Amino acid sequence: MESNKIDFENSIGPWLSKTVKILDFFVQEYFNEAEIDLTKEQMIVLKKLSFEDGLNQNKLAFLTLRNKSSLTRLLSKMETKKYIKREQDSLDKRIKRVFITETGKEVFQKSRPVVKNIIKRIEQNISEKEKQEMIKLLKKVQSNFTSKTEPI
Amino acid sequence: MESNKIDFENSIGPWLSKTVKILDFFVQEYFNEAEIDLTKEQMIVLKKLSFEDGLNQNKLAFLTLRNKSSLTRLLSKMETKKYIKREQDSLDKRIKRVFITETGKEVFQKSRPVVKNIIKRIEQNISEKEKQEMIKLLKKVQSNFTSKTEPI
DNA sequence: TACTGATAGTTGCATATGCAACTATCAGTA
DNA sequence: TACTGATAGTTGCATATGCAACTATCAGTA
Repeated sequence: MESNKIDFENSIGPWLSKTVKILDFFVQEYFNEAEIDLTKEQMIVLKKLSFEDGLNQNKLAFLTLRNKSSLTRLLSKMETKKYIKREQDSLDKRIKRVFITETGKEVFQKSRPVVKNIIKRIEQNISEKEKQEMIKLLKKVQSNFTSKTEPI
Repeated sequence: MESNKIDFENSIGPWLSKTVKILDFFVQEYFNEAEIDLTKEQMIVLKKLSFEDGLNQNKLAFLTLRNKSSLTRLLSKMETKKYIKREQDSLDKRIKRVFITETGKEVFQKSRPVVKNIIKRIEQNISEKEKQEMIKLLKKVQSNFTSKTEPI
């Protein structure tokens, strides 16, 4: 009967993992080809800052689903590359506010069309209806683990 | 008109990324709680070896979607933990065959019910039909990048 | 004002990853 | 047999990640 066996081929988890792994690989490949000196992770940070500049690190870590220690080190590298700068908050000296620099804005803008191409390729043979269905289901999966369901 | 803006909230990519990130987090949490001394990556290696023992590293790297250098180091750690052992092929001395040990089998067996619980939680409020639809769509996404579409 | 618990960010340690350059070995050919 | 290109695995370097322990600061209270 084998009722206790896990049917991996018919479980969503491994399919999701593999799909994202493939996507991650191609994002990096597209960036390298376009000579965009960004990792996917750094791009996401710039994306959040473009949406709302001057976020503190805690908030930024939360928004990008990162441990605050990971974010600290990610930001250090981005600061070295002059993509962001950090400023101590004048009212609460514990807080550091993170700002995107002009250089950061430039590289982010440069990455936009590339990201757009990737998205196009991802959704190449997927209809609008299927896309909405997919997002609906991903939200469902997320809601099984956390109450917050948002894209990254 | 803003026709050049990317509608991230309606793109599959970021939703996929975030979902997998959440899943990865919970897999590790479930493993820790059950005192299973495995990372998700190590578990996947054991899974592949359980299915087919004695694979060479190249093949194993391919199956687990890893660079062969990453696999080398992953295996080194697993060898230290006595989960696997490596043996030089007698015919082709370049090849190392990877075998799961008894300890490896034990920890893998111990992880099965935990993985099963995670899968249950993932698919909690998802119907069989939706599950199949999801997998179908994930295959489509994968096929936009690679001809091989399999779960990991 | 002095203490106490909470909060923001950093650092040490461990794991994981890919690229490029490397070593060892093989397989086919001059 | 000697060379040549291909293949399997390793190592150096760089990036990214989380946990736990840490420092600095804050906010509220005795």
